[in-house]
Parts: sequence; structure tokens; C-alpha cells
Amino acid sequence: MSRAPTPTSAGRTRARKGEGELLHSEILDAAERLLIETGSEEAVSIRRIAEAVGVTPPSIYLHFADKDELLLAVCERQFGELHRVMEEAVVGVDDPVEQLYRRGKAYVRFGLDHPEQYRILFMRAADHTMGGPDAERVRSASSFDHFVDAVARAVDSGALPKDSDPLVVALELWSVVHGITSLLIAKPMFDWPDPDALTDHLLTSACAGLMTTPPFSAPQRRRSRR
Amino acid sequence: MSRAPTPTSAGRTRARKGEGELLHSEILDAAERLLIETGSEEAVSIRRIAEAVGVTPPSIYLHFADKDELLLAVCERQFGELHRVMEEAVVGVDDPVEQLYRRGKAYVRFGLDHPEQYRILFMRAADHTMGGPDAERVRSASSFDHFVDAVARAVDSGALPKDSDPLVVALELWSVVHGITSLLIAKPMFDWPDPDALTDHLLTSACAGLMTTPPFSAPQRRRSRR
DNA sequence: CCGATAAGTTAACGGCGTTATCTTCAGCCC
DNA sequence: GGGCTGAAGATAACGCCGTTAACTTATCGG
Repeated sequence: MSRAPTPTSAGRTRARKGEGELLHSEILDAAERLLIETGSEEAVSIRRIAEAVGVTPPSIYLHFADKDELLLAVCERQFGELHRVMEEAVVGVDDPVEQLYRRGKAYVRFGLDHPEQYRILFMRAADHTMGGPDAERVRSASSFDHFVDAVARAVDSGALPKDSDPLVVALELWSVVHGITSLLIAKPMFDWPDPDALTDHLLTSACAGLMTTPPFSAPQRRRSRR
Repeated sequence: MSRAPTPTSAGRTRARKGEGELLHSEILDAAERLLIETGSEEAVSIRRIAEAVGVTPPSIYLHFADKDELLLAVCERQFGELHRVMEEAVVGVDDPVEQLYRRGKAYVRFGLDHPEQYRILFMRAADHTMGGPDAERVRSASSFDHFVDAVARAVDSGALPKDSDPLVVALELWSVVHGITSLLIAKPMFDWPDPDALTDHLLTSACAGLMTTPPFSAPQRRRSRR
């Protein structure tokens, strides 16, 4: 009756010429909301996002190259907080190994708090850019470089074997926390014990093992064990 | 010219009335081949499988409930071998901890040898059956129960702390090997050191940590560490 | 006020998983 | 041996998807 536009569901007025950056973040918000609500990547379609924002599907492509880029942007926005959370987890902790432990715990908890985003970032192939940029984005989202620094401090303190390569140790610890996080996300119906306590114990074991095991050395022919 | 049927591409003659079980395994073969060739789950469409087998898409549904069931069947057929491979890896090994180590190495190697199947089985949500049967199928595909038994032998031998819960330790070791396997599969462009040597070192550390760390205990209020 | 251009729409393409409905042929009994 | 039955498979279609080409509309600089 009135001349309200009401194109689909939400009435939208066209953005000013400066930038449709407003729509940009509105799209991110809607995509994130749908992702959390449905709990599944493929249930979040471009068409549903567009409808939620009150716009037609092709308009999404004015702001994101494709669906993958959009989902990645949602996840990266969320995981920008991971670094902050990890830093908060180590305030007032002097022992650098205890710091590693706390960072690990914070990582697992953060992943379990944002399972869909975690899955998209870390449990999929990187077919998207395949080779270059994606590695950097994953590094950034996982705060990997800060983790390497934290490991380096532990090596310098003498708590970890002197010749340990911080990069390798960080990759190993990352494997451990990623393993438990991703399994808990992907297979929650397994009869898991309390995730927090399990993470506690596993990280304690892993740190103890790394402190007492001779450091990694490159692929010499056949390594001796035990 | 001749009266060859040639419905789409491969000439197929209708199966005998006994069962189209022939087609059943032909579909599995084609799906597996496509999965390996394309290296991506969503590139394997029902239509492409049907074309490869020489049949129309709906015929697939005479043999499999849906696409997910078909893909799962492909993966389970492959991972039926995992148990055998792990058993082969421990022949002649007496030390039960060394056995755990070798099982872990075999698991990682097998996963890396069949990355697409690994991803489908262990890196996706179990939305499919969600709750019941899937847990059993994952248990079976990962040979988890045999792994628990192997851990129990290590506990009985005294190599692992006396009161360790074999189920919990097995979950922890599974987390470790799954972590490194899935990260290597999902993020191969990271600058990984040699996967074999890395798995060596990580498993050695993990076993050492588990042998020296007090056993896991249930979620009492606040656990002490270090 | 008027063109340029950014913001958004309309219409459509090709592909997907899946279903309802129809055809055809192998096997069985009389 | 001829007709019935039921399994194996085909045809056609539905509704969804991501994405693109082409068009419209409103905002802003001059």
C-alpha cells in the first residue's frame, strides 16, 4: 500500500556512493549468523545470505569475489580474536612452558567455541588459492607465528632441549591441539571424557615429552627411537 | 548400425535378476577412481559416477541410499585395510609401547596415502546419521578398538602408569596422529619438515610424555599441572 | 542540470542431489 | 510355451545451488 520498497524481506536503501562498505559488513554479519545457526557450511547459501541482508544474490559479488572468500572473511574476522585470547591466557605466567600449555588450552577452547569457523579454516583443503596466499592466511588465523615465538622463548630458557627448532616444535604442538580440537568437532558423538580435562592431560603429557625427548633432526636416513 | 545398446558411453547389459550386486561394486570402483583422480569430494557427482559406469543417475539410488552413503562405502572399503596394515607394522615387536608407536606411524602413513578418503571419514561432521551408527563406523574405520587393546597391553606391561584408562590414552594418541595427518592433508602448502621424520619425533615425544605423566583422572574441580 | 559511475536488479546458464513415474526384460509357474 | 511378476533401469522433472551478462537507477562532481 505505502510506497515502502521492501524488495525481498528487509527494506534496504541503496548505499551512498562513497562505498557500499556498509553492505560489506552487513553481509559478513548475516553470513556469520547463518553459519552459527545452521552449523553447516553448505546450508549457508549465497541466496540465503542475500535474503537475510535484503538484497539480491548477485549483489553479494560486488563485495566478495566468491562464496569461499566470503566464508573465509567471516572466519578470519572471528579468529582475529584468537591472538588476543591467547595473550590474555598467559598474563602473569612466567614459566615459558606453562605459557605454551596455556596457549594450547586457549586454542582448543576457542576452536570448540567456534566450531564451524574452525572447520572452514583448518579442516578443509586449501583448494581456494592453492599454494600461496592461503598458507599466510592460515598462519595468521592460527596465530602461528606468535606460537613459534613462544616456543623460541621456551627453548632460550632452557626448558626445551637446546637445539630444538622452534618452528618444528610449534608445528608439533599445533598438531596436538589441532588433533583434539578437530576430532571433538568432527566426531562429538564419540564417548569423549570431559574435553577440558582431556586437553589438560594431553598438553601436560606433550610438553613433558618434548622436554625430555632429544630434538627433532632432519631426515637423516634412519632415526633411532626410544 | 549394429544393435549395440550404448546408452550413454559404456555399453551396459542389464544385470541378471539375482542381484545387481555387480553394478554395486562397479559404482564403488568408479566413485573411488573419480575421488582419487579429482581429489575432491564435491567434484565426484552422482551424474559423473553414473556416466562412468554407463548408467543413468537415478540407477545409483537402487544401490545406495544417497551420495553420502556411497562415499562412506568407498572410504570404508579402503580403510578396511588399515587394520591389516597396522597389524603388519607390529609383527615381531614385543615392547608394547614400541607397538603403539608403530601403529601410530602406520596410521599416519595410511591416512596420507588416502587423503580424500581420510578427509571424508574423519574431517567432516557426522551430520549423516548424527548420533548413533556413525560413531560405530568411525570406530571401525579407524580400528579404534584394536588401538585401545594395544594401549591396555602397554598399561598391563607396566610401561604406562598403572591406573591409566586405556580408552583415554587411546583417544589421546589418536588425537596426536589425527592432528598431524589431518593438518598435512588440509594444509600441505605449509612449510612442513619431512612428514615421516616429524611423525617419528612427535610420536616418540608423545609416548615419552604419556609414560612419565600421571594418568588422566576425571573432571575433578581443578587439576594441578606440571 | 547533466553526464559519469557506483550500487543494485533481472534473467538466465549449467550443474547438482533426489524423486515420481514409466518401461523392459529375466525368471517362474502352469 | 505363454503370460504374469517383479526387479533393473530409464525418462522427466523439481528445487536448489554458485555464478555471470546485461540492464537500470540513483548519487555525485562539474
